[in-house]
Formats: sequence, structure tokens, C-alpha cells
Amino acid sequence: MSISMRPSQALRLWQQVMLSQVRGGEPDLTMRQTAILLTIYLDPPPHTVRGLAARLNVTKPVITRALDTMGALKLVSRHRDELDKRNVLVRRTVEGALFVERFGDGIVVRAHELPI
Amino acid sequence: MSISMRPSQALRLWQQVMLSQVRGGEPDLTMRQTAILLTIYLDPPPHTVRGLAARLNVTKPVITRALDTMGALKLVSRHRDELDKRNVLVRRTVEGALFVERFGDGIVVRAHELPI
DNA sequence: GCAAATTGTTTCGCTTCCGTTTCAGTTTCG
DNA sequence: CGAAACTGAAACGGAAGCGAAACAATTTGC
Repeated sequence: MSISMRPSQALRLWQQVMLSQVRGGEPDLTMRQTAILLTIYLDPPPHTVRGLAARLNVTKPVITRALDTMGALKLVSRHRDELDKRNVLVRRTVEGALFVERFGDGIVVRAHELPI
Repeated sequence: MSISMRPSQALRLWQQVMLSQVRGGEPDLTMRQTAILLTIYLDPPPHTVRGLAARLNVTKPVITRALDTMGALKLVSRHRDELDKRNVLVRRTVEGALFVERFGDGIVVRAHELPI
């Protein structure tokens, strides 16, 4: 059974979640950064710069810079791949897992609060 | 009857919507910009810089700059309030309405495609 | 063994954004 | 009338983003 919603409900949900994030002072991530973060936390590892760039259809420097920023925020971490030292493996962090978990819970709450 | 979803579904929905936006080459809005845009299109007018700043709990220059960027993208427009010339009224545009409409439809589609 | 290919980062010039402060224009009100 | 209040924008130095191109480090394959 899939999830059904009308476009007006979908937009209202998005607005409420965005407002709660902004008002709560959470990091002001871009859509690209959000896509990268959620891909790292939802898709099975390993995650490489190249793989993420292909998944998002963006260039590699876009991934590098997003990892710089989210790394500074402790949302993800980087580690050299010991088997193929050209690769960088992107890993989850405790802080990032908590952030994503809170984010998901927030969506659920806002969805529940939606008017009919 | 409210909308029910599990956190894992909510996160997967968010990921799929973000991925489709990024891959589709849509403007890479930040959470703040998204919150502003949706507030303008979902909440009843009039919308002023001050009002939006209060709604998002951010400073006025944040709103001014976001309107600069989204104005350049033709997603919103600014007009001086003739009744109180200190105010700037933020208005919707045809392009912005189409963008928001496509966005909402995209969410609905991704929600429908979600695994159980 | 060594050129070619692959990976992720860095550099370039430029744009956008930040928070804070300052400013110009307008309205309010004593 | 004129001072105070209010609104949105501009100025400031700094941080972070962009695409394109060049770059080191590593692996592949002849």
C-alpha cells in the first residue's frame, strides 16, 4: 500500500518541515547537500565521490565541496580506501545519524499534523 | 484522516524528491529559500520582508537576499506598497507558480512509488 | 616498466550568502 | 512641524558555492 497525498498536502508538508528546520536553527543545507546526505544514510555503502557524483548527475568537485561542508558539520566523514588508494570512502557519523533520524521524525510529525 | 508514514519512508521520500530535483537540473535552493518560496505560494498574501523574516525567525537581510536570488530566477517578484511606501510586497509569478506546481506533483509521484 | 586511465582534490575567476551595521525613504505622533 | 520609529536595502569583510580546467596519486594494461 503506497502513500497517497494531494499536491496541496505535499507542498504544505514540505513547507512545514522546511519552516521547522529553519526556525530550529538547523544547518541550512542545499538540495544537493540534502540529496548527498540522505543517499549516504539510506543507500548501502560503500559511497565514493565518483559514485555519488554519478548518482546525482553532478561533477565530482560538487561532491568534494559538499563533503567539505558536511564534514565540518560532522555529518559525514572521509576515509581513504586501503584496497584502492585512489578512492575515498564516505562514512556515516554518530552526529549525522542523529541529524537524519531527527529529520525523519520531524517529517512524520508534520505529516500527521496536516489538515485533510 | 491524516497522513501516516514511518520515518524510513519519510526519509526515502525526501531522498527521492531531492534526487529528482538535482538530477533534473532544477535550481539548487537552500532550505531557507524553499521555506520562503513555499510560504509565499501557500500562505495568503500580502507578504512583506518583515513578515517573512518573522515567520522564518531570520533577519531581514536574509529575506532581501533570498528575494534577490529567487527574483533573478523569476520565481517571485517585488512591488512597492503604494499604501505604505515603506513596505515591499512580494508577489507570485507565473514561472514560480509552475515551479511550485511541478514540485508538488513530483512529491506526490515519489510518495506513490515508495516501497511499503 | 611505463604510458594511459582513473580517482579525488585544487585552482581559477566569479557569484552568492552570511551576520552586523549603516543608510535612505516613509510614516507616526507629540 | 519635527523628532522618533519603522521598513527594506546597501555596505562590509568573510565564508562558501559554482563550472571548467589542471593537478597529484594510484592503478591498469600493454
